[in-house]
Amino acid sequence: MTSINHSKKNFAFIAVSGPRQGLFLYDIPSEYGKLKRGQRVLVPFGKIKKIGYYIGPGQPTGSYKIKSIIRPIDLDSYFTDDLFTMCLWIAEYYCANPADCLTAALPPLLKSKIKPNYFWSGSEATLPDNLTKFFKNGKKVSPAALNEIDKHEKDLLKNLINNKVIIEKPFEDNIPERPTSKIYNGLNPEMWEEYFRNKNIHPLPFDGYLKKKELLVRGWTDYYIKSAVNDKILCVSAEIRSFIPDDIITPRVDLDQIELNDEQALLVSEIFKSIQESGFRPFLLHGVTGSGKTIVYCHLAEKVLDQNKSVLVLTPEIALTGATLAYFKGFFDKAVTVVHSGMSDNERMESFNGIRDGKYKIVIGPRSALFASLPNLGLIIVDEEHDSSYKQSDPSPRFQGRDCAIMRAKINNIPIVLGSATPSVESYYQALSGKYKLVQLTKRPAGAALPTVRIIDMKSSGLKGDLTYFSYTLKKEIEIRLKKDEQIILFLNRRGYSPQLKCAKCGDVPGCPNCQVKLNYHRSGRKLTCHYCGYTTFSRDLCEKCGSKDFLYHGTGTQKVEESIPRLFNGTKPLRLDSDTATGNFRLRKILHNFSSGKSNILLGTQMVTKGLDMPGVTLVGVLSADMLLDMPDFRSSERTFSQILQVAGRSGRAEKPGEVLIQTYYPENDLIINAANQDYKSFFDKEIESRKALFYPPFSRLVNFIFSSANEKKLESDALNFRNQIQQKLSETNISATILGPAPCALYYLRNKFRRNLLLKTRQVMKVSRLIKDWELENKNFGLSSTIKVVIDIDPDDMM
DNA sequence: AGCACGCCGACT
DNA sequence: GTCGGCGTGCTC
Repeated sequence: MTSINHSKKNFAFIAVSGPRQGLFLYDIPSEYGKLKRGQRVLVPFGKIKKIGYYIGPGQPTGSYKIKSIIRPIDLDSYFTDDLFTMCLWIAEYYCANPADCLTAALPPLLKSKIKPNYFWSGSEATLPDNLTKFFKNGKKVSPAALNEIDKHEKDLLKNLINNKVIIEKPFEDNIPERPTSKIYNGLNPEMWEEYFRNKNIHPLPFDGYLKKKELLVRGWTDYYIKSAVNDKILCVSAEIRSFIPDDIITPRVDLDQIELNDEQALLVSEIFKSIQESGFRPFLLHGVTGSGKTIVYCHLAEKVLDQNKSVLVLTPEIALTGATLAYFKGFFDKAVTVVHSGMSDNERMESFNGIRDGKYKIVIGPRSALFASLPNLGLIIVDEEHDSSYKQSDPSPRFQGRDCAIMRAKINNIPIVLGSATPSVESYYQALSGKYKLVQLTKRPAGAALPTVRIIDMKSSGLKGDLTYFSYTLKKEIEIRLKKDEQIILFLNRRGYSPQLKCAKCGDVPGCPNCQVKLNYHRSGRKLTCHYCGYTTFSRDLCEKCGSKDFLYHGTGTQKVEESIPRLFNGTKPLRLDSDTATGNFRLRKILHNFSSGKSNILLGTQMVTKGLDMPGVTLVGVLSADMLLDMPDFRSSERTFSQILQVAGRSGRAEKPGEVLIQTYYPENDLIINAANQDYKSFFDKEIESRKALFYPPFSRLVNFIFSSANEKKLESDALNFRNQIQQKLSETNISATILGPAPCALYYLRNKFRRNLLLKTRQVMKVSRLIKDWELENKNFGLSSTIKVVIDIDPDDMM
């Protein structure tokens, strides 16, 4: 080893997915020239090949052998400088693998492990003799031919591509078909009775489009579908999965008629001034629900586009932010693209290329859109900045999208607007301390007033029996709205039907054999399911412990309330919106569509109904129980409860008709509930910030959570303790001040057949801690712990389950 | 993290 | 006898 002369070699760090410390030193043969930052290369890694990212030049430090890269994959880098810098910052700050952070910026088709494909094009005239036999115009270059090219000379492939003899199509043959399905709509409904008179099926005409499956449910058969299509009773069309959910977003066409009010106009000009000065500046836009934040965003974006710059808009889950999309589409039409999980790989690729080419000037999407490779970024907007979906907790990188957006704005030296009706305690604190500029929208435009809120004490006014979730007052108010054909949203913070199955005799509740949590009972299918690992079993007729056949169905979920509503309200069937009914974009959109088109006047749901819905027909919001989140062992539970109540209350009275909100609670005297009812953010904040300060929680500190897991509990316990002692010493040696809590069993202390402990650090110097962790792990594999112990590091965790 | 290799238990 | 399940170790 020592005899090798390294001086003429061109060493470079390549990021490879895998271990947390994912930079490896490779030799870049000189024939590949100078690689660009973020350019992908194929490298030998152990006994396999992997895709790596060129990071920059480096020198060997240890005595390991250094391999050469096999070849570059891309001819250029997909990463703009600012994006590359942000990805590496994320890797460092969140203790994540750099390759994983870079991969987050690529569309699925480029994440593939498969090599790019090459196609013959043009003429074979310039090919070396031994390769001419492989030439087939328009056809894929065979692996054998590639092998031959590789052997022939190192940069032959590159030359052939440059000379357009070969075209590189990265991963093209891996692109799946566009997902389409046949859908049917009914024609000539007036003829149906006659048409089906002498036939074996007698379906009713229907509105809109149904899939074949849905027709079969309605009594159709394959045969009759086919003949009805022939007889022009049904019409078939193919549905391509929608790029943007058109059915809930009709682009606003009335936008030029909407005038900004004084507040809004002032705000636009103030932020725009900062844009013109072109400097990093975070704004916190605190605007009451329905105050027209979106229209302010649009006017800002318009001014940024006028300067030939682009805009990045982050939102919580995209399907629930139809209103935001509708505004942007109305304003900017084809300059807007959306990035979301419902898109096919093809659509994502199109969007990715369009963004890079400058075809799209505005990108809207959830936290993954943070990585959009927009050139010439002029403004970032983070809507509903308090939303917990901005934090990715699994898999790594475990980043906070809002915080990273601030970093991206800083890197680009541009302003960023964080908007919310209930700002996170962290952001509001920064605004009060002057680090962010606080701007406010205090009124709803066009006469719409804030809803009136009443607190209802459930201790004295609950209905008897199993319907403990409706007070007489709420019941009466719902009846009044139903009579007037107005709409109602009911919010319940729990899902499922009677989540637990409890034996009436011995009180046993069946638990999950893997996770030591109680199983949830789902009446549809009489199944018991573990919500953490997915373990499912059928419920027994007899109690496993004592053999009794009587069970109590414990607790109340949306499904149980759903069933009780027709009984309470003259057969009115509610629409239910929770993660059971709204799996997949399509079903979710359908539920929202059904509600906005008045198929039902009651929408019942969990957290999902609290997010940015803009339903003008809603005049009453009922919070069935405000209490459930308050008992969670989490320092953010007050903040979450407050924000959920305020947000759901904000769904009421968004148009001309006044809105009302009823909050049912067993703690009517609780400050948090009172502040939420008064929609008094400032009082909530003042109280909350005191307790954060007293307990040294964010924003006064930042948290670093270490989660250890292992099948061996003894070893886990001793190794976690060992880790604590070591990090304590390292922290004091490096003069980093931090408070250490634990190790303690996690809230879910047994999950997926592993025991779990966590160790919590509170510190003001997270970056220093991250570097300490990195150095420690580089010199000591797995921090010197047994290799059976898995260590997960979560910086700025959102919850500590 | 993800893969390969190796050790052991079940089954043809 | 061999197939494949999971536990362990390593990657420039």
